This record gives sequence, C-alpha cells and structure tokens, in this order.
Amino acid sequence: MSEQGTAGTEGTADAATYDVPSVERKWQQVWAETEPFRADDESPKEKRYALTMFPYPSGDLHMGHAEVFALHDVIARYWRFRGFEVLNPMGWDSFGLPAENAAIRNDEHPATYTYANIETQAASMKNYGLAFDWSRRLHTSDPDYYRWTQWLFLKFRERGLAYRKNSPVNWCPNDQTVLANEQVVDGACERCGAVVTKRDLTQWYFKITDYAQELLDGLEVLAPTWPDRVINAQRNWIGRSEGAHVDFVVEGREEPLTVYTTRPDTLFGATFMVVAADAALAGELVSDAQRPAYEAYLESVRTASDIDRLATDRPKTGVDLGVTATNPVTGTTIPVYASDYVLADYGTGAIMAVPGQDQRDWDFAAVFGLPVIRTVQPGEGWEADGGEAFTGGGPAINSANEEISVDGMEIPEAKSTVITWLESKGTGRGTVNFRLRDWLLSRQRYWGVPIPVIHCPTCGEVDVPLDQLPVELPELRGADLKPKGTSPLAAAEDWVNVDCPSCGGPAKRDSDTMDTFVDSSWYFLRFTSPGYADGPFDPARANAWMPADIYIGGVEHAVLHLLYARFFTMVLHDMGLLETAEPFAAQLNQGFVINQGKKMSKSLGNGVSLGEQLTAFGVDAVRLTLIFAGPPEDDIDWAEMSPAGSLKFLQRAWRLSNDVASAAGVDVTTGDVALRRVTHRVVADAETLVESHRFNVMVARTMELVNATRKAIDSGVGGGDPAVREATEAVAMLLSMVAPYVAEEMWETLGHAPSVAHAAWPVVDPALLVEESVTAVVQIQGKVRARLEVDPGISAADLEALALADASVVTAIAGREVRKVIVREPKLVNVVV
RNA sequence: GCCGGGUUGGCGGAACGGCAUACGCAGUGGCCUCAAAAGCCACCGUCCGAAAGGAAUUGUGGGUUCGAAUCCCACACCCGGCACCA
Repeated sequence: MSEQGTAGTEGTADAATYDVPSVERKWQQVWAETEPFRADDESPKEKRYALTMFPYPSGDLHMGHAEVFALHDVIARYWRFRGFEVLNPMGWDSFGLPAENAAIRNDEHPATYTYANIETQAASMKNYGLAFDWSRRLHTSDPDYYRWTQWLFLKFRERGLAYRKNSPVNWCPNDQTVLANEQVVDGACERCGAVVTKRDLTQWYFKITDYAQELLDGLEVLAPTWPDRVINAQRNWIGRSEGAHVDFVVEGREEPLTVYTTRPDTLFGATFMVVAADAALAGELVSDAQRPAYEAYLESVRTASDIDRLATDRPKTGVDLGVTATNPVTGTTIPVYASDYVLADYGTGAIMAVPGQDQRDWDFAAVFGLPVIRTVQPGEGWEADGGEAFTGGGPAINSANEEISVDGMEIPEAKSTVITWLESKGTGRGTVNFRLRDWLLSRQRYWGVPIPVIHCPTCGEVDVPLDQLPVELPELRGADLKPKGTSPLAAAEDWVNVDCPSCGGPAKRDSDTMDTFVDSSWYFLRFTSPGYADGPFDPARANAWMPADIYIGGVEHAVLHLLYARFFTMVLHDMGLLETAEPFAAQLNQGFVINQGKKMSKSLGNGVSLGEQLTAFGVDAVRLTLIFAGPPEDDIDWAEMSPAGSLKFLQRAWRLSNDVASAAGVDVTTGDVALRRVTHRVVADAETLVESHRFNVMVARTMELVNATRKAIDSGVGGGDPAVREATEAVAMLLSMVAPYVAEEMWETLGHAPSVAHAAWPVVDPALLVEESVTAVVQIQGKVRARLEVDPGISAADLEALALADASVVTAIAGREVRKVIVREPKLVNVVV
C-alpha cells in the first residue's frame, strides 16, 4: 500500500490513537477463547437464522466476500442485541471444477487444493471479526455431508423426481461436461465462456418442472421480502403461459400431431405446420421422398451452434416433410415443415403456423410462398404500410365454419370460445405451459458427488442401498482427471465394477457426478443440526430454525441456486421432513465492489487486494467503508471510497471512551438531557434503519452521535456527565455491528467485561424522543417564508395565529386575501392566498 | 420485442407527500506548532448580489395536491432478466 499507511501509528499527546494491529490480535484471541456467538438450540428465546451464501474455496477471500460478510454481520449482531437466539453458521461449497483443474495442473488430488483454501479462508474470516458459530462448519465435499446428498438423490428418485433420459443436451467442449440450461448464458458456458454445443446423451435429471406452478406461486408470497429483480428473473425463467393443445390429423398416420399455442383464437389462420427439426417427431413424420432432404437439413441444424441460432434477423430455413395435416376448424389440408425456429423441448416441439398473426410464421411463409389468412382485423393503413404479422388486439375476422364463429370477438373471448369448441370435439384442450426445463444434474467430471446408482445388465438401474452410503470417490489425481468426454470415474476399474445389489451379478456404478448446485440446495438445512447421523438434518431442529430469516448473496444466483434451493425445500416439505416449503423468508443482494468504474479483473489489472487493504487500514476501517459506502444493493467503487477517513472516524469514536469520566453503572438518567435526547433518537433510528437494511444511514447517525458527544465533552457538560457515558456506550454498541474490534476496546475502556456483543441494548425512553421545541415552517403558496420555534404540544389554532402574526409572513402575504390555511402542528403552516 | 429496477451537489449518498442536499469524501480558510503530521474550529451545490437577501433547481415534459425528489401519465438515458418459448 502506498500513502495512508496509518493503521499502526501509536498515539501521542492530545490526539491519542489506538494501535490497530495489536487491538486486532488481542480481541481475536478473546473471541476464540470465549466463542461469544454459539447458537443454543435449546434456548427459550425467539430464534433467528442469518444466512449468507457459503463461498467456493478458490484462493483467499476477496473484496466481494468482505462486503457480503460485513453486511451479514450487521444483521446477525443486531438480532443478538435485540434478544434473539441467532443461528449464524458458515461452511464451504467445496466440490467443483476449479479444484479439479488445479489438481490436473499440479498433479495432485483436488482435495489438496480445496482444503488448503478452506483453511486460508477460515483464518481470514476469523481475522475479519465475523460473528459465526464455528461449531457448525461444514464442507460439501466431506463424505459425512455428501452421504446425505446421495441419500436425498435416492429419495427424489423414489418419488419419480430423479430420472434418466436421452435427449439433446448442452455440452461444454472446454470443460468436457454437460451443463444445465441455467448454466448456459448467451449460448456460452457460464463457467468458462466456451461456446456450448448440443449432444444427444443419456443423463440424469431432476423433475423440477413438476414444481413449476408451486415455484411460481411461492414468488407471490416472497415478493414483499425478496428483491424485485430476483422475483422477476425467476418469473421469467419459469415462463408460465396459458393456451391450448390442438390436435391436427396427419394424413396416413394414427397419432395426431399436437401443437401448443397461446393463440387458439387464430386457429382459422393456421395455414401450415412446423415441427422442430431436431425433434424425434420430425424423423417420424417425414415422407420417404423427403427423407434425404430432411436429413441434410437436420445435419446443417446440428452443426449450427446456439450462438448462431440466437442471431436475430436470421433468415428462416426449413424443409417440407412431405406430409399434410388437416386444420380442425377449417378442414383445409395444410403442409407440414421442419425448421430450426421451432424448439424441440418447448411445448410439444411442433406449432401451428399463423403467418397473419405471428411475425416468425410470416417470415417463414414469405420464404416458402405459403398463404396468409388474417384472423384479427388490423387497424387502418396496416396493409397499406406493407403489412406484416399483426400481433395487436382487435375483432376476429375470417374465423367461422358451419358450427362455430368467433368473428367480431376480441381476442380473450375468441380464445375461450375456440377452446370450448375444441374440447367438445375432443381435438384440443386448454392448457398451461412452462418455459422451465428439467434440471440436468449429471456431470462428466470427478470432483463431485458420485451418483449412487448401479447399472446392472439384468436389473437395470439399481439404487445403492441406503446403508451403503456414502459411495465415496475413488482416489484419483493429476492426469487421471483429464477431461475426455466421459467421467474419469469410469476409468477407475476397481471402483466402477461392483456386484449388483439386487441380483448379485456383475454390474457397473454410474460414473457421473452431480452438479455442485445439488450440494448447495440443502446445506442451510444441515447447519441446523450439523452432526446429525440419522438423516440429512434433524427435522425438529430444522423446523425450529427454518426458514432462514435473511439470505444474503449475489444476484448472479437469481435463477440458479435460489431456484434449486426452493425446489429442494418444496420436495422435502412434501416428504414431510420440513414444515416450511420456502427456504428463505427474506433476501438481500449485495452489489459488486468495483474499481475505477469497472469490475475487478485480472485482465484489467484493477484488482484490489483485500489483504492489503486490511493491513493498511485495519479490519474495522475496511468494514466500515464497505457499509457506509451506500445502500447494500448498490455497487461500490473502491477508488471513490476513503478507508483512511473511516479509520479517522474510528479513532475519534474510540477517543470518546477515554474521556468518559463517570463510573460504569452510574445513573444515566441524571445526565444532560440534550445529549440524552440525541442518544435516544439515534438508537431509536438505528433500530428501524438496520431492520430496513439502510446500514449506511445507521452509520451516519452513529457519526452524528459521536460528533454530539465530542461537543458535549469539549465545550458542553464535560466528560463527567453521565449522559456522556450513556452516549459513548451507545456508540460502542452501534459500532460493534460494523467495527467489532474498536467496539470491544471501547467497551473495555468504559469499564465493562467483554464482549460488547453481550451488552444490553439501550432501552429507548419515548419521553426523550420528544423534542423540547420544534422548528415550525411557515409556507406561503408552498414556499418557505418563515421559521418559528414552537412547543411540540402547540395547538393548531395557536400555531396558525403565531404564523399569521409573524412579521415576514405578513410582508410576504402583502395584503392579499388569505384563502386557506393548512396547519400540520407542530411542524408546518401553509398559507394559500 | 416482452418484463423488472434506476436517474438528487465536484464525488459516495440522505430525505413518513411538508425546511432538498443529512452523514461522509474532496476542497478553502483558520487555531495549535519553530515547522509538519495528527487534532480542533469555520466555510463549502448553482445563478444574481458588496452584503442583507432573492431566484431557479432532484434526467425532460405534463398531471394530481394547499404542498411533489417522493404519487400518476408520457418521453429520454442507464442497469438487469428473458428472448425464434409459438
């Protein structure tokens, strides 16, 4: 660090300072010995569960961690002050690719990297003064933990919620593994950025789609206490739509071709059909004559990446499948095409195309010269402007046959009329569809939870018996872990070859491992009973603590971890293991710590080392800076912050405790009333500010209290006044939520035994919240023209009389007629002339 | 394209529909000191004015209201989610 390396300055003379490093050393030791933050499961107190997304152990903690943990600690410590029994655990999400890649590089076992980093991070967290209950620490890569991840997988399988299927999956060619939909961002691997391709593979899935509606409904309940952006992202991701399934009879085929549409009202305008080119259905439908053309087209579709597919304004392509279908309302024979603009895994993988009312269908019809029938009347001039698909509202047209007519109806009425008719004919039905896909959980990598299933040539997929869990990973290291498209586990002959638990014959273990998001979908439950040996968690303990009252973490998990964890909780609820169906009652997303307007990154070289900041300014000053910077959700540009200023304030606050001249336990009610008013006002404000997560304002109020106390000591009642002690003790408590080291030091200087975390929170005296006199504002036409010092209890009539008698008010009215006077005693009078 | 969030001094940001700019950073002047650092005190958004004081001002334009940064409508810009999802 350069300039302001003032942390270790020993104070001299009047401007005394405390020595930051030695204060940190001193209190770390005290906290390690006394463990002030252990949660008592048996406590009769009301319980609160403060949870922060547990870290992945890659290297040491960085500025981002520093911010989340600082925010988290304010809440946890505040709840403890307010008399709650607080569960405040920490652990590590310790399976995953970085450890595996490091192991390949360094020719070692992934555990070496993983557990070394965990120790580094744990030491940093302790240094950072966080109020965690270390007795509950867990690592998802411990067999004691993943045993229960496997147990849960088997329970899900028992309920039909874990299954295997063959289908086109997202494949990351760099990491050599499949990815869940949620891990593909703009057609690229979320982790490494490589362009994702499609492969047909047999993989394990969780049937999260069974819970689509519940996941959506739950958002209604969470909306008031979860961030809008997360609620919004999950809603979009689940993507509920209402529409209909419509059956089209295909010439020469028993099975109808069923499509999903959100616009059944436009059925009369369906002039052709399109099947997803890569859907099995297309291969079944295609005529012999068209098969070569179809297969050539399919080949071209397969080689195109998702990136190409995402390109907008891409010309429509496709191939005639050589079969026809019958439009159920018009009886018209219409052609069936295959194209890549229809998705295989959404709806039924086939659509009815209504070019008059859908732009994509319009574009396709234009390329292939297909007819257009409008079924909604566009407004004046639509056709004259060149015409294209009309997606707006309006009366239905061209929509009648002998039995039914929706002509003239608006869209909603036409929809329900068509659905009713289809249902009466048995050729369609109203339905709800979701964008959400099932969760692909197999990964072809080593450092994860082995899937506890054995594949037997005679018995098929056989569960590993529960009493044989955990299925531990075989010892592999270095080059054994090199990605080769199949799991490294498959090559571990001794491990993979087993006897079938069912028939005893030779069989093979499933060699894939689970997505690490499975591990993190239930860890918050394990924290409630970390050593529990009879299940993943003790239901009684989990029910006592869950749901977590606050969950703090990055918004990047809006549709990943947060959706998966909700799904797991719902399943466990349905299994009767949990009372709550939602894991996190409230949520807080912190912003990023950036530098000079940009995200910190190695390539930009603008990274700020947390360690260096802590050495230069001390833990307290760094934490204070992060909290005081602004609202927790906002990004913090470290370049614009002043940790040196924070340290200056902390020294100033600490100095107060030296100047308190009254004894501990003195009757503070005899103290100076003016200072007491400030103290009680600030404490009362701090309560609502912390509860509404406006921590930066809480700090500002604390600064005001420090300023007022300084003034009282230097130029007011003096350090001997009991009100000064009361104020300084309040400062120590308020500060302890942000800057625990200096707070402990102050608390001790004030003559109290540690820890300040166990101090009794000040009881706010309502009488002291009432000001002695208030400033009443007099407005003329809403503009401030005068200020009056009045008694807070003044009557409306008195205040009005006082205001109208005021000289400057009389001048401002200037003889005009007073039409109306609004009085909001004791603070405001507005005169309307 | 659809959906969500935002826009307040030089900067980070405060503000139950009622004194806009709290608190802090940066800046200016002073005290202390041989001097500096630290500390302390004062000033510190814009325009007009020597000052007293006045005027306009919370992205832009409307509206509701005695009164709008705050509520409503439209627009601009910024950030985020979804996206050939039928």
